Amino acid sequence: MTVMETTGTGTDLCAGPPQQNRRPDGQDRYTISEVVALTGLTAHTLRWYERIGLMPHIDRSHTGQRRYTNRDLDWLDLVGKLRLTGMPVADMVRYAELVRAGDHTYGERFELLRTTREDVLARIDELRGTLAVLDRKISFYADAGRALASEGSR
Amino acid sequence: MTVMETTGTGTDLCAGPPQQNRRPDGQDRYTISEVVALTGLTAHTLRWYERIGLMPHIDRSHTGQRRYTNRDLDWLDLVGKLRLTGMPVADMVRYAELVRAGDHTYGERFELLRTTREDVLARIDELRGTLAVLDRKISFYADAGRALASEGSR
DNA sequence: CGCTTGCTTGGAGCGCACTCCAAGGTTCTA
DNA sequence: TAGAACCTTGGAGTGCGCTCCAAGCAAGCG
Repeated sequence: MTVMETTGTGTDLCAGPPQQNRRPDGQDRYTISEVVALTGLTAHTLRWYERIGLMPHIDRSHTGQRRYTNRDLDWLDLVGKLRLTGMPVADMVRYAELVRAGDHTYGERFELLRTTREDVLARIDELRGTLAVLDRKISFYADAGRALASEGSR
Repeated sequence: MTVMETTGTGTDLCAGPPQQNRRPDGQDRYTISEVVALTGLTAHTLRWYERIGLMPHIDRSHTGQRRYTNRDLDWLDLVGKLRLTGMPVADMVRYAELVRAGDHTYGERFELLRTTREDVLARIDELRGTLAVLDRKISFYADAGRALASEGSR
């Protein structure tokens, strides 16, 4: 038995919310500029992601141009989320390698995600701390502003 | 009238929680390595902060060595917090310039902090979004792990 | 056909935030 | 008073994550 995900061959997608602006599977051969429009990444970045192994090798047209699939877009969505967590690109490449390596890396992927989750929680806490400091200073300046204003109106 | 903060001359500190490991005001002349120990920054970074205008000009011993004050440490604490928010160094320098420029920049400082606060809130929300994705994937892998384990024990 | 627009590649360049270096002066401890 | 440990400076170097360039092929259109 192999644990099933979406359609089987070595991705790692456990179906998030369905994405907008996509073509149905079967007609999903997007040019790089379409992917730029859908993801907000630049074409440079998309090619770079492929070069460094963060993307699987993308399918090509008969003339060698990239044709991205819905599956590729799903992967890019995940990469986008991981990037938002602040995960270094090198770690995402590591994760991509694990996905390519097959089912026996599930444990390692799990660990990597769990660690990332912990990091995110810690970061949120850190930000809450800074928020407290900001609020203290902001209310100081608000008071100072009022004091100066009332002085101005005297 | 001048709106009072701690002791008057052009800082911007509205007294957070009192800091540990400090000497009382009056004997507060810390060497750079003491500040390294207190802040976790490197000496390189402290000198660099000064060069780029993120610190006021630090007081010197009669031979030209830096002697930091409690006030300087307070400022470094704030800088540390702002850095945690992800604020670019250039923006912090701008804030430092406003502080040096005097009381008439209160409004601008207020705005800068308010914007930063909004950014932090947005970032926290963003992180919560990634947390949802991570949790979904993590539970997927947990299930997959259990499935493989039960298969292995059969 | 000519023109525009889009795509390809390897490799160089950039902005940020440090990080380190060399060469020399200072301060502390035994 | 010797030696270790620490401090000074301007400038160069580093690692990350892109970002851009040049030169050339390809596709669509009047």
